[in-house]
Amino acid sequence: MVVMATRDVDTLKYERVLHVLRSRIQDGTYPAGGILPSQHRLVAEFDVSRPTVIEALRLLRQEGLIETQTGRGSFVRGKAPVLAAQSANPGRRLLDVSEVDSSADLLQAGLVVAPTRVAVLLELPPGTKVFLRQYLIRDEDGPVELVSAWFPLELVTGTKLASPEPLDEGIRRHLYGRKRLRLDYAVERTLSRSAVLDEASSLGIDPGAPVLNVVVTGHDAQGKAWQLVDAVLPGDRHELRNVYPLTQ
Amino acid sequence: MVVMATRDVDTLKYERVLHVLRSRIQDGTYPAGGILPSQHRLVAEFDVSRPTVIEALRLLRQEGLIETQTGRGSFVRGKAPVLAAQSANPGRRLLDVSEVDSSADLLQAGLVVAPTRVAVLLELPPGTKVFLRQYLIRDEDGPVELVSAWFPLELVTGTKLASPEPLDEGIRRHLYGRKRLRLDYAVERTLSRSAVLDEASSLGIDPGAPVLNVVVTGHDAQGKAWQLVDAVLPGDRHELRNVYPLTQ
DNA sequence: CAAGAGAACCTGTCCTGTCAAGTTTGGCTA
DNA sequence: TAGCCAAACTTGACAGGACAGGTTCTCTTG
Repeated sequence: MVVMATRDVDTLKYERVLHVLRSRIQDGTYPAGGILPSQHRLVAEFDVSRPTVIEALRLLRQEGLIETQTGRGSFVRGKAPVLAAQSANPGRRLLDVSEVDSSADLLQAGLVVAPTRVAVLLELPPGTKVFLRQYLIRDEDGPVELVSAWFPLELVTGTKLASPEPLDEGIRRHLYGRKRLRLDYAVERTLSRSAVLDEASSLGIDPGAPVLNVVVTGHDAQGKAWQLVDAVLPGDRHELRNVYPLTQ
Repeated sequence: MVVMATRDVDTLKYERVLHVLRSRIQDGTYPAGGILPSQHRLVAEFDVSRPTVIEALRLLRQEGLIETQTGRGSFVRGKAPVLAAQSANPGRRLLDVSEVDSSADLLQAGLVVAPTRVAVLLELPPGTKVFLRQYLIRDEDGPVELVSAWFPLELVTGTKLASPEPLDEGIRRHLYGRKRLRLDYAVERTLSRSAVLDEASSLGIDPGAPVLNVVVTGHDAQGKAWQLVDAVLPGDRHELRNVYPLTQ
């Protein structure tokens, strides 16, 4: 019966409610452990329908900012967990390294015979040649991470992967743009092992020192692995940290 | 006294739709890459309203089983990633160890002076005594994981934590039942280091061998840490694995 | 024959309502 | 005073509809 107001993408109603509520949680208007106004009150305040309020609350819940109990209300949780999905999967970042924004030195970019572990994970016959891009990431204290990205040869033709220059966009984006390759899921393996010689010299640690090794493979919808990224971190100086809400 | 009208989960309409669609995806009725019937058709088939269908599809999307594009439809994704939340946080399991269901031997349960790292993470003065429960988890090949759970003393009084017998329920559940303590979020740290002597002898590895160390702290809504669980895994024989969907 | 207009689908957003079920509170009763 | 109970809250699950805007296919037109 009523003509809607202009509905811009930026002015989605549940987005507006979500944004205001999130701000109030973060600035302490609704303190940790405190209760939010009831859905009914929020409907009145924002002049939207209850489903819209419910949608905003659902998203806050998904972000881990609130917790709601039937018959009681929604309560502010203790800590704002930063984008759980992001930090929970350190390897996602690896699959998408854009080499420009971090202080990374390209160590090598070229063809090599695949080491056994790489061949196995990429499902290639032993001894197959693959393309390797390897770089070293530093922070103010020196080298902190040795990253190796491995690709099957068929993926390299027609892309800039073989170029010795840094890519100006993320690897995944580049592959989609050039080859219409769309990665569907990732498998991430975390293990502890001793540094081999060249790792030790690159990272400036003792050979044999314990390192944290994160190995991520990117797969298409059919399950084929197209990309393998291997990150080596000095074990005693760096740790992976992850904060997430505990739901009952 | 009250008649519990058991509105079990199976009678919820969106649960029914969800379950049927999930089955069809898993048995290949809707193959990977294929398209699902439109919301309109699902409304007709299941005789529910569109919001109900939308809710089921939202959950499938959240599980990583489908992906939907505006104006086109919902498509089946490549691989069913098993409960990403669970596998992404190996430490969540640790906070909730129920010592009965796994083959775990209780090594010790008693008061000890907190090691520096433990005192720091539990925000206690150095030298404070804390309670330690330590056990060893085995599989068919022998010991695979050395787990230490540390608690501030104030938490132990009035609970069964001090008892040398295995708990018959999860630790978190036990703490909530006895002390109304409700953990709100967890911080998980993963690092690689060398095994110390007693770890090595418990796990049957060489002293100094690389081990994977997962340290999880459980915090209440105010940010106070109440529980610290430390798992040590032999680095060369075990890896943490995690599968998750790659959303664009 | 190629390009463009439009119809027919599709999902996303948002509305007004309805009923069920859990929680809290205050007043009444034994 | 202690305990029960009903009213008044709360959230949860649905229905059925409306419109906006993206995508695809077909049919008409230059």
